[in-house]
Amino acid sequence: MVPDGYDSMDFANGHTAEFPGGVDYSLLDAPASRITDTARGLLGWELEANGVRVRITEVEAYAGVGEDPASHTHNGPTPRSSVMFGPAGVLYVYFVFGMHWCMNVTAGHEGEAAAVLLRAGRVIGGAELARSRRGPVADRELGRGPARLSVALGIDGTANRTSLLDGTGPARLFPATVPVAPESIRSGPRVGVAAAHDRPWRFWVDGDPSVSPYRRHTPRRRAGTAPPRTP
DNA sequence: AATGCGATAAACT
DNA sequence: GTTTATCGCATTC
Repeated sequence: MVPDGYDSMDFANGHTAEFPGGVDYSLLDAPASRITDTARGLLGWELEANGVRVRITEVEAYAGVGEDPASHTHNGPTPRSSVMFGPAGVLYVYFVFGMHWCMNVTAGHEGEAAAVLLRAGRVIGGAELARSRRGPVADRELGRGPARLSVALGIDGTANRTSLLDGTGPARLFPATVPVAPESIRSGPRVGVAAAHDRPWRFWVDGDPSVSPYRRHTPRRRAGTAPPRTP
């Protein structure tokens, strides 16, 4: 593990000074306009939280105001999404569908809206702990999907807005120890997203069993609408 | 293997 | 009032 007690870093301003253990986190600090490079580059990075360590195998990019309709920041900052406008390397954890938590890594310079959704990871440490949280599932299923990944890592809303870099929060992010071969990276439309379906902002490691299956966005009938007709 | 559906709560308009 | 960056189970091919 990495020791605690690092000084603050001028990270959000683009200065890569005094990173924990001399680690280079400049990938996260790239401009928001290069969010897809940051997302792609995060494949293979390792994330450790609450006794479980994973290798990131699937991510999605979200960024911008008025340019990415699928981003929580599309209409400007809100109480929930303002963290995406802050410094890079912070957890953005949000609650969806009344039951699931999803984890994002903030990116870009302070004042820019950018984050990378962590969609899947292969458990490389603490598998028994992950299993105790996920129930009796195959190992490849432990972190297969964003909500499952959060459960495996023991992350929920209490981890929102904590640092992933300096050890002050429950989760820490580390560059890849085994780099992902660039030719094994694939991209495609984001999962479950209605807007910008033509934008290939999902990236994954081809062939890794922990990558989640693609699911198209499914429109849902509005409450109060007439029930389906019976032929 | 692929598709469909409902659970269930909060953010946002 | 509407939407939702999901999952697990059921149904159908």
